[in-house]
Amino acid sequence: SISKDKTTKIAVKKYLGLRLLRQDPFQCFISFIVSSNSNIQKIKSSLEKISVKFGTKIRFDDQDFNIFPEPKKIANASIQEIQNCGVGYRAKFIIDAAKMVESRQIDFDYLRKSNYHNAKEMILTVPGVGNKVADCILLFSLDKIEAFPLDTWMIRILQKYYLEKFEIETKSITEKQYSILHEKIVKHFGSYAGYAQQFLFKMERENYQKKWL
DNA sequence: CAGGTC
DNA sequence: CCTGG
Repeated sequence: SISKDKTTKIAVKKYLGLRLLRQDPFQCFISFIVSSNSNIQKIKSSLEKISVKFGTKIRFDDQDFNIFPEPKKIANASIQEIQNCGVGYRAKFIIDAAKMVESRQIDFDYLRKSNYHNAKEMILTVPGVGNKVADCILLFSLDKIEAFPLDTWMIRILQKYYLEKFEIETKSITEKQYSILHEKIVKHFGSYAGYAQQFLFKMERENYQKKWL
């Protein structure tokens, strides 16, 4: 149902079978706070360090892994300990976010049952979580398929293929522009807009042939 | 500068 | 504004 135009038709046909993950909400929540204004390599390294330092070690298939820590582990950590994981100024955001989960101020079971707008409004109250990070959490762990994360890549893609439809003039967008743009996007792609985001993103990243994960 | 946010 | 590639 997202194949509303030539671009998405091509992308869907090319990557038929592409899926959205349903990640663990807490891990997703912290991971995307870590991701803000950063890059894949650094995000990976930070999350690995957090898991090694605070997570439970397990052995599977003759290999060692570190489970992503429970909220309590991060909530009780010191800023310095989290900062040592390479997250910089995000350390305080990460700890406070974990505390909000601990205190049920952020309740993922409730958010999963809630609609997109209510869930987003609630999750935006967390310091360190803005529009883009919120939409990632909603789309990748809380089944909010109409979420359409707008990062710099998506803005570029929309400017490239949908210039006349969405009329984006700037490289970065303000909070107001974000919500206005999201309305237009849902109007165009429908309530499964998040899938359109995945297909378009996948296609463009592959075109650029950049190292990815 | 990098898959933003305050 | 932290930090690493």
